[in-house]
Amino acid sequence: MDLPHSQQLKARADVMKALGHPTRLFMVEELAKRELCVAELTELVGADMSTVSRHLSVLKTAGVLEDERRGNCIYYRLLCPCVLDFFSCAQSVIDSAQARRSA
Amino acid sequence: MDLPHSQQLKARADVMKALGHPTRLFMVEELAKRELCVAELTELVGADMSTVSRHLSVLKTAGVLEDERRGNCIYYRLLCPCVLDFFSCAQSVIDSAQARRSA
DNA sequence: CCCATATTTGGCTATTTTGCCAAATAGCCA
DNA sequence: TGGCTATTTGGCAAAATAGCCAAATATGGG
Repeated sequence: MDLPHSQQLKARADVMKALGHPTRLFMVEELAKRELCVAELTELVGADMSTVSRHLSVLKTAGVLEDERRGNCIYYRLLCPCVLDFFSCAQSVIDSAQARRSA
Repeated sequence: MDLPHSQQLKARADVMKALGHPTRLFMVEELAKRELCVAELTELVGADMSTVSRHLSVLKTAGVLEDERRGNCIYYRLLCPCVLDFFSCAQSVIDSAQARRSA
């Protein structure tokens, strides 16, 4: 299975995959409003801090977030706000599937 | 870990997740150009037909594709062209990550 | 330098995903 | 009906993912 442009396809798929988890989606939504440190995100998400840290790492590796240490904390920031457009599109996919099911 | 709006978050994450695989991304790109049947996609992808069929099922369940039987074949079609916007955004995520790494 | 705080990483288990083969299914046509 | 073609599904093994705890790391302040 050697797809054409497989390098680029994989990189793009990794971005999508990084967003393909409820917790990570939630974190991105929150980070779209304002930057947050790991402790703040942990509080919002309600999971173990190590789990949150790993999710952040996935998003950062995919290129969606960047981090910056300030004082004792590490703040995460959304890099490409265009990912927010994913949300409305994903919602329209869901809505039209719903409509089709009821039809 | 009981996220706010978790129902909706999960549905959206499932759409992203469906796109979060190189083969599925490739199939969606091809289906954006024209509808294709399973055999044609299998030829393009170069994997087992059963594998392609399962990928198609993931995309259909997520609401990204719909299928229609015509004659002996089943044709798949892209439902929400807005998912194509994902690609350019994902690419810009990759590009800016690349730029940052070189900086 | 030592301590406290914030974050990441190692290690583990449970769950999910992937991909193939083989078998089952579905619709078409003689 | 019976066979043919296209597609899906069952079943399995390998790989990837998720989440927790505990331990390691890093930084800032006394």
